[in-house]
Amino acid sequence: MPAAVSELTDHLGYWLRIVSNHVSYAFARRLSDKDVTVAEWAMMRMLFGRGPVAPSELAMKMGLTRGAVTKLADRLIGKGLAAREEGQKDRRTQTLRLTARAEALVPELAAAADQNDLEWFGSLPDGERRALERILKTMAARLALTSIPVD
Amino acid sequence: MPAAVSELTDHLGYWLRIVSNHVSYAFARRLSDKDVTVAEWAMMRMLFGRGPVAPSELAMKMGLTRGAVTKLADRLIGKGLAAREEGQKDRRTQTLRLTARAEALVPELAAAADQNDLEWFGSLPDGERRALERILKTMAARLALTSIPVD
DNA sequence: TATTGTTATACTCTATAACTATA
DNA sequence: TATAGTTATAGAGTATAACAATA
Repeated sequence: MPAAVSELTDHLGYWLRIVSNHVSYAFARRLSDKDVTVAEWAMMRMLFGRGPVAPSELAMKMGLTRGAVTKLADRLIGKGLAAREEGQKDRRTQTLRLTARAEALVPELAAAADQNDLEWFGSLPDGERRALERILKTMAARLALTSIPVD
Repeated sequence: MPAAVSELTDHLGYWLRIVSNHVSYAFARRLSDKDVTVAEWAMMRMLFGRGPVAPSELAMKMGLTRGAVTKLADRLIGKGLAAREEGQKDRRTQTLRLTARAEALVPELAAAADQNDLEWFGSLPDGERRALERILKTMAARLALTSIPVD
């Protein structure tokens, strides 16, 4: 007896994607008030409160290729939110840092992220929210091992 | 006393996005063996085992604009996986259907989706998997109401 | 006028690969 | 040769807006 052809909704991956997309989209709309994208926020938060950081470090920590980091950094620089500087010792290296304006903006963006989380997860019963957090973090830990090395 | 600036990892939305992206990416890699993308799979599954379907119906059910449906359909047609036909009564309407090759392919893609789900969620304890499913479906139901109407 | 679908355009996100400068 | 970063190119995914045909 042949198994039935499974439907989209038969997969947890489907529900995960649907919910994640909506939550991220809602967050993107909040950020767009400040003319910042989700990827830009992520990079800005990585740079916040730190000195100059090498693009290669960002690539590693954000799971992006170096090319992607360059492009994202270009956009931040174009918006006056980041600056590029030459490395001192090794002249191949560059560093990225936030501008003063960006340093002032990050707390607002963080507040937007807090609000978004509250909007989407705030009404979950405490037990469920904790369960969700535990499951996601467990899975994230596992996929950090499995993950295909970028670049 | 000012609240600390929250970090990326302080948000459930962050973990949701990380995990969802990895699961979807892994699925995309499976599908790419068959030269199909995740969005194409979703549309194919919507069309599978059905007669001709109007693009507008697909747009509604998939949460896409009509323009996005046209573009996705164009790609399926280009790959020989779907066909476009004129509507009968109302001559403004078009319909989409799968080709025979696509009908034969969908069960393979469904099996790939099953495998992917098994790989990523199969090792969760039963209770956790059920909890995750329940939480995601509850959230999905809620956002179906909240969701910004497309188009 | 309203509706169905397509087309044109644009932008984000991401990758791969070639290239430059330096080590 | 190897490494850090940039540049060039490409493609998925999605949107908005203008348009054509039809109702």
